[in-house]
Amino acid sequence: MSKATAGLDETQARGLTEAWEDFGPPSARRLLIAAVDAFAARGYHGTSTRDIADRAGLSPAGVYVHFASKEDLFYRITLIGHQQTLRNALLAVDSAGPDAGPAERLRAVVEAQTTWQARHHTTARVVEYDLPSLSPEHYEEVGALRRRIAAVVHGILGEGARRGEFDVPDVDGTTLALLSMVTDVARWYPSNSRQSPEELGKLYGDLALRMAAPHGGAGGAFGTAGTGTGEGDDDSTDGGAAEH
Amino acid sequence: MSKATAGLDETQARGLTEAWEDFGPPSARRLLIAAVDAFAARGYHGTSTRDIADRAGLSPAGVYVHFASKEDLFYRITLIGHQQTLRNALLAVDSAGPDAGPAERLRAVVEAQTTWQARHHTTARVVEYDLPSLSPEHYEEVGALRRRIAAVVHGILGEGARRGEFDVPDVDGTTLALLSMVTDVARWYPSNSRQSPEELGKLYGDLALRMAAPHGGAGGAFGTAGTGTGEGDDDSTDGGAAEH
DNA sequence: GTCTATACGTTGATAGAC
DNA sequence: GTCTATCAACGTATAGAC
Repeated sequence: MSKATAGLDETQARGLTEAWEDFGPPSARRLLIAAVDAFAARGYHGTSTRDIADRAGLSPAGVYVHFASKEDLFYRITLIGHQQTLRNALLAVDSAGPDAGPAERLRAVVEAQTTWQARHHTTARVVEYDLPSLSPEHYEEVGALRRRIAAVVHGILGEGARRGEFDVPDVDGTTLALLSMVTDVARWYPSNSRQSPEELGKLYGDLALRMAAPHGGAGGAFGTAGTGTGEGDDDSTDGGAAEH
Repeated sequence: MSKATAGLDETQARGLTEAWEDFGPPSARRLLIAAVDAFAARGYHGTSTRDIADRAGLSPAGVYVHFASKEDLFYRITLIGHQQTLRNALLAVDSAGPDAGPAERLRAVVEAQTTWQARHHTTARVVEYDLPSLSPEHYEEVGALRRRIAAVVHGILGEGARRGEFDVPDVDGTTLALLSMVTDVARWYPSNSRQSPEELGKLYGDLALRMAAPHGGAGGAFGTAGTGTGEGDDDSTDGGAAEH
């Protein structure tokens, strides 16, 4: 067990290392892993470059051999993290097969993204919750990746609605709600759940379909009170996929 | 417009001050509002006591007349914020009436909590996302309030399931998903939505009912398509994960 | 590439005048 | 209750030896 992962149990250490295994020289990689772990625990501003260097087994100055600044280190983490997440989403859609309809594709994406957030919850926490600490330029660059991820879900909901296979009166709003549900896993997992990432993924995939599927509707199964669903208003569907 | 709210547009300033209008002496209240605004923008560790004092129109030392420490200031914000959120949830359940069934109550709570998160998104962001910066004792105290909030939703889902009015195979998991959806509003609102807090609340209340209501079922029109891009590794955790 | 040493601004917090 | 002045610790980052 390296210094960078001291204090973590073996399974955890292996996973964190594997998530970043393609990254550069050993010392740089150790710094990156140490930084992910520290940022996840205390946030960007709550973590000092000394913390990171210590965890990686280097002196404070060692950081600057491999990264131009603390922000640069953070930026690389967020960029790679988002690229991996986007790839995960696109692979999930592909895995549903060329003939898959919106329902299968929605389930596939939500399940895969949820599983990802749970399995890589440490990385995901850094990547999801500290973005305003990036420089404006880097923030915008990462934002573009986030819009592409949102567009995957938005596109599936929109197509399902157009085809009449979904009942989604507000595609923009439902996209946001769905992404929120998935994103937020990184904030709490695994403290409130004993489910595996895969089990959680299945549950969330199921919930996503319920949110999009045709259902009882206004005055349906819940007749006793004003629980109608379609409020009559709605949105124009289109537009850009929401940023998330 | 006071110094504490300078630079905010009117709606934001109103939502921000509304939540804290009952708080003590004017200077203390100005400090609190200034702190909420600063913490929301840059996080607890990213905000200095000088930032806060400046925004409140006081010298750096002025903070310590009213609060024992930076952590104390943050603690009071999170405590009051959580108390208000819990009250909001309980009032929503009451407002559904004594004869309301699980469906009406679920809709009422989710709608009210979503509207609250959107209207008070600045306060909510501080209160939801920086909790690990609290001292262990204060973290536990706030955690107890969070568990009570979660219990409201959990209780409604459980009762609906027992009565057969809901189809919720995993009450714990669905509670988490529902709370995630609502909580996460504070992270992105209003940047990705032009909907009012009330409109967003209606949408989310509707989505919550869809998640809980009886539906086509696993063998129905939307067959299960197991997917996912599981790799098999895990990720570490070391910081205290947020309670939910 | 890594170290030791250090520059030098910022931080949370306190002392004491008014 | 608010200020000015101040402190010791810590922050990011650099210089230069090896």
